[in-house]
Amino acid sequence: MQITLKDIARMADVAESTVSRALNDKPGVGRETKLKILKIAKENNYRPNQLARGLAAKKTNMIAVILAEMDSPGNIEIVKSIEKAADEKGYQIILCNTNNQEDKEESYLSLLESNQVDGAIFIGGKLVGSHLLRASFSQDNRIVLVNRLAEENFFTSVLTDYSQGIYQAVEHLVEENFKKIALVCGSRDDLIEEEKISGYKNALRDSGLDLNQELIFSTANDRQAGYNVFLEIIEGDVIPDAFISTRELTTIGLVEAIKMGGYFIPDDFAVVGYGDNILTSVIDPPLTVLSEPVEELGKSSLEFLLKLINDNLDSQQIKVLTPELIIRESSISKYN
Amino acid sequence: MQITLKDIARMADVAESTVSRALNDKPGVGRETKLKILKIAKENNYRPNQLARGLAAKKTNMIAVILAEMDSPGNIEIVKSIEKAADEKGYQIILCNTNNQEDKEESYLSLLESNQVDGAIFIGGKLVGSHLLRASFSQDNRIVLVNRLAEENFFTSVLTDYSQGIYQAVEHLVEENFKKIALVCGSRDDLIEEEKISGYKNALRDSGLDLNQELIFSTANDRQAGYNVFLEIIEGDVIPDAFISTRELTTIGLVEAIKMGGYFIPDDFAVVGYGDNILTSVIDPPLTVLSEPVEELGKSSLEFLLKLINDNLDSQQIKVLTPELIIRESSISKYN
DNA sequence: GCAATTTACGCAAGCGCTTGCGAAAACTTG
DNA sequence: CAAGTTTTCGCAAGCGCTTGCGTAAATTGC
Repeated sequence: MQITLKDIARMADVAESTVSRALNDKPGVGRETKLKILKIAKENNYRPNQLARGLAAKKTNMIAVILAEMDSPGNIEIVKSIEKAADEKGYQIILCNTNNQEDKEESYLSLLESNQVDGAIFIGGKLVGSHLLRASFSQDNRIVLVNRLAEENFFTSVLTDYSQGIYQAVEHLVEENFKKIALVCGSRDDLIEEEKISGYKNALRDSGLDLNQELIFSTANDRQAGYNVFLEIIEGDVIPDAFISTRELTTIGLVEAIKMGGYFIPDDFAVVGYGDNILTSVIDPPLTVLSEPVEELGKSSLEFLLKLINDNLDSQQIKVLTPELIIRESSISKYN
Repeated sequence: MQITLKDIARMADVAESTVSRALNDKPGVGRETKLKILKIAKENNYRPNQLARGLAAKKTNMIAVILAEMDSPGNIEIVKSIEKAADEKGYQIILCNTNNQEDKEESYLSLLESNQVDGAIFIGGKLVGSHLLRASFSQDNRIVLVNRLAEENFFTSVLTDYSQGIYQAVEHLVEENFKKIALVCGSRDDLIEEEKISGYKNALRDSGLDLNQELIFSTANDRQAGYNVFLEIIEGDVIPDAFISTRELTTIGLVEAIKMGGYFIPDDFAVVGYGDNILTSVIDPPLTVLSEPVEELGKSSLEFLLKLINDNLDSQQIKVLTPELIIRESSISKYN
């Protein structure tokens, strides 16, 4: 049997309440007694039952990080950053992977609703809406969204400015003399994808290039999808000379397909990928990428969340971070 | 305020105990009443407080998965497999990343000790021993180790047979006519690394090759370490013609260093890497790898754990799985 | 050295749930 | 239809902790 508060109290010959206060560093317990209690607790390797503690105090010091996809190196970096920040503040994170399944998202949300965690951070994923919304008003929305646009400005969010990022990418490609720039993004019912498209359109306009709807593609974020989209593209009516591929895994597949087709990067097709990670840097040729401020995304999201939790803020806040364009071989025109 | 069991009981005009039994599908509640209770609970979107439930029932249906490194794609795959299996059994996992820090490992162990989780699976990482051991006898060791060798056969474990894997790799390289095969592994105070070395030695012996201690290298598992080890190697006395690199990230760095040095794979150096994942397949040239049975590792570890938890088994079990050699360009001799 | 403060501690209720046990109600059976 | 059996349900204790409140002890001030 586990050793409990009561046991410690008996050993120290004080009341349970005193032990509790001593252990939690709360006022109202004398220096002597406190030391004695701490000593006994340590000697007996006492571990408070966090369930009981959470139940009584209505606070668990755990937060849920709900991840749409674990395969994405960028997301993993965000998680690591959150974890680091949480650790410093005395919070533990519990990581939940939804694999882009909406029902799992809902089921993980019940961690919040059933008080197992003090708050939740959602990383990526589509906005499904209904259940999130519901949760948000049933609870006092201790929820932060990372890289996910909500329909209403309902949730505190930390966002990467994809629009701005894509804009930069187009600009860069135009400077390198590419003229037919294709955009490969995710599902169009995802608001964040519309953001990308809007940046793309703006940049084309400002560069005096024509917009061709046929050069905008939507795919899933996996390797095969990236591969397939290229096959589709080269059989299409209008062949691009450059790609902006905005999702990590898709980009990998796309590059493979290009090479497999006997084409060269950047000679035949320039490529701008997404995410400054080991994948995009290892692939041949090294990819020019839009680099997400992963560290900052994680840190800020945690800070926001703690503010929501502790200060009981109910006003929502939004922070927008700009990605950085990291230029490598894959987008440098040979004929420049 | 959250709606509670008591509320439901009042609304249904029955006792709390009846509601509890109805909700948990336990016998002793009439069909009529049960239906009524379920209906009311659903209508009110009732969510049991899992803390209270865990406290009372001494069971949380959550298990901790404690991960030594999140950067490793292989580990991520194992986690996903565990998660899938857990989901089917009605368990939720909470993922804890230690970043190879022993103290974090200990702190996460307290999730177990403080009853927040019903069991824990450790993936990878060194055996530190002391605290794990301590935990194991304080609790009735509801712990499963994946790819981690314990000093005593104390814990239920699921292991990849590295020795056997490396043996295969050497054999393959020998067939391809490589004669000076270097082994790049992790820290030698890790028992599992000794396993690798033992497989390496056996294979050399059986192939009639001389063992040269200078061809065994230990490094951290990151890209830079892999890079550095190659620099070190080519300045050494004895230059290998092939590498078996047993850790994912190290392998990437090693390959980069080889290419950066102006050498060719496999012409100048053959490479056998570790882990059949996107990284090793995307790199140029595609790497021959030892492929871990990630799916199976995850699945079995969960099964073992549930057996420990539910059947209260105290006997430890060990399952050993053999990695598969996937042959790609990086180890095919041109002169064969 | 005695009243007024302050500090240290214990009491007990309560967090939301589970579960053993006993009583009432609903069924059997001959 | 009475006695026995089974089913349905409520009572109450308890899981291990926190916390408001009240009182006793220690401290201060003059």
